[in-house]
Amino acid sequence: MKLEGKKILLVEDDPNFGSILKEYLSINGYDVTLAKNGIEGFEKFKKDMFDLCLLDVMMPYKDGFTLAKEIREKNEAVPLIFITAKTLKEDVLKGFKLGADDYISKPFDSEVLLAKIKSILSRRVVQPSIESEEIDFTIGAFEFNSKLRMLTFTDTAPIKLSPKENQLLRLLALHINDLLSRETALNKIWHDDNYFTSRSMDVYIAKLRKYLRTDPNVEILNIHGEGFRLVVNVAVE
Amino acid sequence: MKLEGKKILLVEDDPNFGSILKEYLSINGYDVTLAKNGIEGFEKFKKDMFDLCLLDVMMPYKDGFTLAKEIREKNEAVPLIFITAKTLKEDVLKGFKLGADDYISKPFDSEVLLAKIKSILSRRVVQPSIESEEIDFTIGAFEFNSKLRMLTFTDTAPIKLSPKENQLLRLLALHINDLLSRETALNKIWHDDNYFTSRSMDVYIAKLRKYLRTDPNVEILNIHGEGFRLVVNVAVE
DNA sequence: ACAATGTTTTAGCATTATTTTAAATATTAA
DNA sequence: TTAATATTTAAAATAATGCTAAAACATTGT
Repeated sequence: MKLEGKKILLVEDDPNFGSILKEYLSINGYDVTLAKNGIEGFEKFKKDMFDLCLLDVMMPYKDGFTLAKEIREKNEAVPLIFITAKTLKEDVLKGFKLGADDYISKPFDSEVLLAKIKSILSRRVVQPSIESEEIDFTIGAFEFNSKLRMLTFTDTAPIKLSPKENQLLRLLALHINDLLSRETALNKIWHDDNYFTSRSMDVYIAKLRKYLRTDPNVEILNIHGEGFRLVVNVAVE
Repeated sequence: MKLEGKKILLVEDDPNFGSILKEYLSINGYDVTLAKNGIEGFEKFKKDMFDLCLLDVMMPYKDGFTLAKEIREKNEAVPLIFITAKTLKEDVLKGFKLGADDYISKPFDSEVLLAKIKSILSRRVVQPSIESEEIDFTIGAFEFNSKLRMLTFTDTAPIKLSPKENQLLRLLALHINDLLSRETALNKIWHDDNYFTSRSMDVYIAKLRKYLRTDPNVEILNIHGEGFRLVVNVAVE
């Protein structure tokens, strides 16, 4: 499991502390969303999927425990770490009762927090996200395994695909016969949509076309100004 | 999941503290085995299966970290909690690097410890011991016994594998023909994922490849940017 | 404690894979 | 026709891996 790019929801009312912690976690490769109180925290939690939540206990309007309870109602698996100002035994126990994975007391050492997060995330049983379900595709006479990044044509040595080739073919395959808009592809694969990434994508389309030429019934069509379409022609007699 | 009846290995050199803690945990439904030093702790660990280990860090003869390392060699999954007299940041980080799940500082509140144990045990519900069961593997013309750390090629003197070589080959074998992601391997074996551990892993891959060269049908393939794949080619005539 | 031995990490260079950029050419829409 | 968009190939820039050897560290037996 990749720890980098894991999404963390950080709910912390102290703006200074919150933003510095967010910055620190970001530098260490996490994708951090900061909410400045429990209400905002829950809103953000509902809108997105997070791999871990870091909740300050003492917050106005809605404290960390109340928020945790709401989060647990929506998701009973997401790891929770509480940040407590003082280590009050009752608070700690209350936290664990709400399904906390850990707690950390202010002031705390940032490296220790990082180690805890890592420990918790690396031990978690991987829950495959919706999109990563689809691994195997049949494209005309090809078998495409996006996990192993292999494209196999009957009786031929499989073609090894590069990460980008793989992602692009996978997106095309997910939209088979349908339009895959340039914009979608660029945002999903390149995380940016500009002239250069667009040119780069064209290069990959060319590469994929080359691979797919082996089966004349498979082709990647362009829809001018819109995007591409992976089509499989069915033989008609 | 029922937490009661779970087996805990408690390694603590202070006899008074050890027995009172054992008593306390027993009252709370755990099946506790007490060892009074690291050496005895490891003996008991080898003889039995435990659901969790509570290790005092400061012990004569063999300290908690050394013991943890030995335990990790035998079992990469069992949860470890360190008991430290003083919370020294270096100690805490060292513990996490050895794959600790948590640490608790003396003096600590017994209820809090109980809550931590509960949290850890319940969070790894679906961590069945499938992985820790598999000992013998057939890899092409090789027989690999991961318990004895021996790799045997028919009629040849067995190769003795070092602990790391063994762990890596074992992980590869568990994912045979499938991807073993770098990430997974680094987290399971090195408990850390950075440039250096990654290079170290490459060195081990090279070593394993050397051993496995004897059978040309066995190879370790790289999937650039993802990880490795142990494949056994089936003869096709 | 010491030497002998075994293990793991680090360093460094060679090689290979991947991605981006550039440039020349072709196609399409209006 | 013309401006925008697409197609391709090749080269340049980046990055990951392969491997060896040496250094650092750990273990074992005496």
